Amino acid sequence: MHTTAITGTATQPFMGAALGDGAKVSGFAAAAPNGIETGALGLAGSRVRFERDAEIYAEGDDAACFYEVVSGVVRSSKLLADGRRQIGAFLLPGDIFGFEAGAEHRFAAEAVTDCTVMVHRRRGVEALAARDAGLAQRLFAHTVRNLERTQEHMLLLGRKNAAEKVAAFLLDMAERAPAGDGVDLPMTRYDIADYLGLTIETVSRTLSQLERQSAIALPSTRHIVLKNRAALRRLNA
Amino acid sequence: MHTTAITGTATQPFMGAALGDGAKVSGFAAAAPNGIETGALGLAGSRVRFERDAEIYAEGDDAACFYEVVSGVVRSSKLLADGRRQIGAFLLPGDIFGFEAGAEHRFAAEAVTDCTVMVHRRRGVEALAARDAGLAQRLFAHTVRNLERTQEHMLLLGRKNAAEKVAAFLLDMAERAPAGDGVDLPMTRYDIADYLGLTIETVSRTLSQLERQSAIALPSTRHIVLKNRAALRRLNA
DNA sequence: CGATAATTTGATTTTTCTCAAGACGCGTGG
DNA sequence: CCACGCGTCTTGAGAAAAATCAAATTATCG
Repeated sequence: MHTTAITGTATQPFMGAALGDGAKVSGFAAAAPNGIETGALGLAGSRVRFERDAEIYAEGDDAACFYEVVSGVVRSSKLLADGRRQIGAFLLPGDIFGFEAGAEHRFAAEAVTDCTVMVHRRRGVEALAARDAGLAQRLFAHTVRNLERTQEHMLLLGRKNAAEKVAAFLLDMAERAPAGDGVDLPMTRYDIADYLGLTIETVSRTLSQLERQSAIALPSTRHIVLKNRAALRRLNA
Repeated sequence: MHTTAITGTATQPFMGAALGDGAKVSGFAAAAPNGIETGALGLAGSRVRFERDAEIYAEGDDAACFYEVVSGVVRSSKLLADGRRQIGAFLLPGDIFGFEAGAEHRFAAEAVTDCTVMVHRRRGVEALAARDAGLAQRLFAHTVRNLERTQEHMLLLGRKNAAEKVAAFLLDMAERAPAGDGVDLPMTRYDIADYLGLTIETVSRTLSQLERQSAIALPSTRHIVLKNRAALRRLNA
């Protein structure tokens, strides 16, 4: 990447308190004074904050923990030797990330915006899942959802042109973070380009072209209005 | 696709006998007279044969069964509305495919070569996995391996050029179906192109170019000799 | 307000695709 | 055994898409 301003506290993957009292709560994090609370998995964990561009973990880091986005946006990415980067996913509140089969994180994870994540210790959860079939099922379901998203992303990367990629991206963001017809993009053009397998210039040109075609409006660089979803969906091949 | 010569018996996803006596056997299929036997998952299933290019299941088919390759090669693919195709994976003996979270198969599966697959009924296995933690674990592990492969594939599709894609493909095939330095490709250039997100012409040109650089030899179209793996790995970025 | 980073736009080059033709390989039937 | 036909593969030429290089513009933050 470019900037990687490491934030004060939460630089390391956080080895603090693990599973506390497992008060089951479905839905999102409920605040608790001591930093131990439960999230979307109905699983106790510790809340940690990361500043924009902070590394949550690096590729190859020990995968002792996995995470859940509470607020903000996280990107999961992988680098080639010469610095080319592929962003595998943008993670939004409720998304689980960093749960690995092996001992290491195979992607890096960084904060796209200032964000809060819930940290879960893998060992404890694995033991718990062995007894709690429901938890095991939810973990499995999350992994499968991940797989399905990745497969969809693969189709986009392999077989779509620039306009189709950008349209698919906008529709996906609009669906996942609903706010009427407006989409707030928390990430830079660099991030979008590395997510779509394009350059920033091509992303920018494609957005301008969609604007000229009145499919979208660009009131500001990070805020996009979907003026004609049908047109975008037609591009969505 | 183009040709889809449907074979005599095994055209439909096969609704026959499900789980029989679950004699645990690790390793590959052991022959049994009645067609019920156990495979890599240590799971009973029925052996079914498919001819080259036969459809094992279509995108959107009911996902009542999942499969394991016993012999031959299978491709898993997805189509865009206008016929563009992305091959998500080539499945080799021992690979599990078609295990879905939802009710439907999200990809199609077809036989690349004549092949034998083991069919497992999902319902039965889910019930079994609820009691057999080891089985649940193996299924989970397979899903995760799938995810990891898909993520690797994503990197290739998004950020690699034609030479890098072809080199990565050859090295992967050589590793998964080891036969010294020779690689037998069971699939057409069309299949390779749709796997790598290229056209057949670009695949062909790239192979010729690698041959001119003495990285490989092409004694016949479907047989490739890796003459210089280091060179290929250098391309593997 | 000024500095720096992010974004857009333009000109040009590179890569890959498309269209077209020819070569090869393989199975069938004479 | 050989010729024919058909699908597959290779190669070439030109077109299109996207990347690269470069500059101008806009946003952001102290």
